[in-house]
Amino acid sequence: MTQLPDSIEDSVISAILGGRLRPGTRLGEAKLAEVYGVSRTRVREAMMRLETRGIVHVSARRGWFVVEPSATEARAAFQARRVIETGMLRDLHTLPGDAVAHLRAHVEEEREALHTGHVGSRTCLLGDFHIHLAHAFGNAFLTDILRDLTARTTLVSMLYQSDQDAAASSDDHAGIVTLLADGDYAGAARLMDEHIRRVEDGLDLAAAPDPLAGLREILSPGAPA
Amino acid sequence: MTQLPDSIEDSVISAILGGRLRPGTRLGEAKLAEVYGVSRTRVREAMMRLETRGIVHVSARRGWFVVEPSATEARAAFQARRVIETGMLRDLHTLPGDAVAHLRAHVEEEREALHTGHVGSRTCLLGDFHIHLAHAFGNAFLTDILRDLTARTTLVSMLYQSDQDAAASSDDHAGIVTLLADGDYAGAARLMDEHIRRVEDGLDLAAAPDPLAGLREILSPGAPA
DNA sequence: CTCAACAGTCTTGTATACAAGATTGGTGCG
DNA sequence: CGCACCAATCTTGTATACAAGACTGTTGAG
Repeated sequence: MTQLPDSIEDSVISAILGGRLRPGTRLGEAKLAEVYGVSRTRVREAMMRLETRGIVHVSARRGWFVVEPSATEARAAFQARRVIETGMLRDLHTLPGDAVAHLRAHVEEEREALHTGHVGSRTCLLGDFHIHLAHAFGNAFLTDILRDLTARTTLVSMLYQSDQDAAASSDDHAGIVTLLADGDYAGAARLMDEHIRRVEDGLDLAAAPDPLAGLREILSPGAPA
Repeated sequence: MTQLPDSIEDSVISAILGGRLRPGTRLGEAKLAEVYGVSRTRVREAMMRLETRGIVHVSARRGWFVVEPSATEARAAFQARRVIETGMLRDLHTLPGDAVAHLRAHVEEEREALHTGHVGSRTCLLGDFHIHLAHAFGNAFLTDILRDLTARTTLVSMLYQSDQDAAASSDDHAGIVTLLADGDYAGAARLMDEHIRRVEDGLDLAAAPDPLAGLREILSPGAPA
């Protein structure tokens, strides 16, 4: 496999997970090519791959944009995650020996990020928990699928979630890990279902995506004239 | 969205679902470009999209090949389908009014294909059932995911399934539709679990992918010298 | 006869050139 | 003053050219 296009993809995705790239942001081929020091060809490859994964989309002869999930898509993305993650836990019968320890350590990281308050790494870690869980389950396909779905739900949260209750999410994660440690996989599945539903219900899907987000930032008080 | 690359993608996928394209088949860019009457650029786009969907892979400077799932990947692909499809049915509480009728009609088509005996359309229809079911569930993301996973499991079957018991599969499908009609979604989920497990267990994962499949055909008795 | 080295051919990898459409800013008419 | 029209600019869409590596078949030595 080529090396650099993958790196562009990962770079974009981690920027989304970290909240540095918002829905609707334009990704110009020329600009990206300069940033990564490659030609447009490679950038286009990466963009088309990301498009297939549902992370960006192209508007003909206008450019590439980070997707802005509609209310319908937002619901569907969370539902998909719920179906897959609970299905995974329900199918679970054994877990690798070190999995619980890893997950516990991860939750501990979340806790720290909550206190230090860095919103980017916090969001990123909260999403990563689910990916790590999928990894522990041991199915590479499901892990990849959930990675992309998590990126999507992160974008959804940026659009529709006014105040992300990160502490509650982290508590849910901790509870899930505890149940897993006890071998209560059905219980973990139930809690996961509640957990994702809770996040989903916290969304304000009536809030239309704000096409002026970029402008607003620039015009906010304190910005240079 | 562009029009032709999608058509190349769909064309390749439907060829796989119909058994006309076997695992390991080489897809040369120049040849495909000629077939579709476009330049290599468009072909490469389509191939890269299919690669991110896990349908083909590229071997550096040798060409594009239809993926040949390993035994591990074969198991994982079926497990992923099982997790998602049972998760979907368990999450189900209502179904669109015409869904059951559509599914029933589809199963009827399967039956007919079983009798006429055209192996290509039969395989295609058996896979399509699951995609139609996902469509009835109404989640576009899950539908797309299952479409790709079904393509993968079709490839798995070509590699590891000596004799596909199509009749039994179709009976399972009919049973699932009956349970859905009764509103017994939990029962449908259980039967789906058994169904996919049955197909999975029917695989001979010890049978290593045969790199000589193409040769063998040519050298089989009766072939011209 | 066997095997290693090599030249030729073929295929993908990457960049670049040019075409086509979209957007923007300006200009002139009503 | 407002609005429609138009030219200039910018961005992606597509094709093509060339570079780099892999494979094949041949040739020659041992």
